[in-house]
Amino acid sequence: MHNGPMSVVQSLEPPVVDVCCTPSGTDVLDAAEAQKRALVFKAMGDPNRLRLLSIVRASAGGEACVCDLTEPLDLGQPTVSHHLKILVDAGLLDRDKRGTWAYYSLVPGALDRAAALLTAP
Amino acid sequence: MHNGPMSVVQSLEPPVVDVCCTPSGTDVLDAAEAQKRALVFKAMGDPNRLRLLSIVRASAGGEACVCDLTEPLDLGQPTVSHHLKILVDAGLLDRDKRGTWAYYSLVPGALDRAAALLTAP
DNA sequence: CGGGTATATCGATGGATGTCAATCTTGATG
DNA sequence: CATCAAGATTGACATCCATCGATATACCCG
Repeated sequence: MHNGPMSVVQSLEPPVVDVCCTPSGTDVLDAAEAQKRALVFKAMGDPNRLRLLSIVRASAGGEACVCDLTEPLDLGQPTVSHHLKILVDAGLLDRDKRGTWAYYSLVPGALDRAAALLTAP
Repeated sequence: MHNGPMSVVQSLEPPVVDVCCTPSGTDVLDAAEAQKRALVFKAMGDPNRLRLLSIVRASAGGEACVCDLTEPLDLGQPTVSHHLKILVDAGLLDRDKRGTWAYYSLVPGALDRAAALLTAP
């Protein structure tokens, strides 16, 4: 076991106050919530997926079909479909299949909500 | 090859206007910038690392040492050190070694800058 | 109905990643 | 100096993940 820097043992330049380093459970992320949030950030933790989001956002009408996303990323169509699915599962993209084509668009406010997870606890 | 939904071939309910689905290179993330940003989000794409950030932020004095982070995460000390290194490399945490202990703190503004990457292109 | 096209899904594969046990490094203590 | 503690590093290992080729699924058109 260990007794941390708040202990008097081995006190060179210890915490100024006694309660220095105890997180004192204010609002620490519990494991479940952390898992949920990690899913969103993990979805954005891939360069190609970030570019997908960027292209969709920059597209006229706010939507783009897979055929328009495959070429600029220099990836195979199955790979692009795979990335899109991850972004949809993360709640960042919406999928709308019209006829043969599938149109992807940003979920309104999703990116802002993700950003809010960082600025506000 | 393919010719996309803007082509007249197979036009069932095609894009309303001709230039519908061309991203028309407004401000699409280039590969290099995407890679850089992905690094930050990948660092946040792990539940334990999100909890580390949360605990550090909630700690008195805005800093916490490894010994205070190992227990609440129920992870081995080497694993926690590993995660902390990733967060430092991503520019999210600062490391300050004082004596035997290493104190980690949020890099001021880092989370806000990361959030800004999402709201503003 | 048969051919063609856009997308999704499946299976495989190489590389990245999270975790631990063991060890190394460094600083404090007696 | 010898010892001990905190933390970093290393090596190993299992798992996950990005990617591709092949195939399946809709859907449209003639």
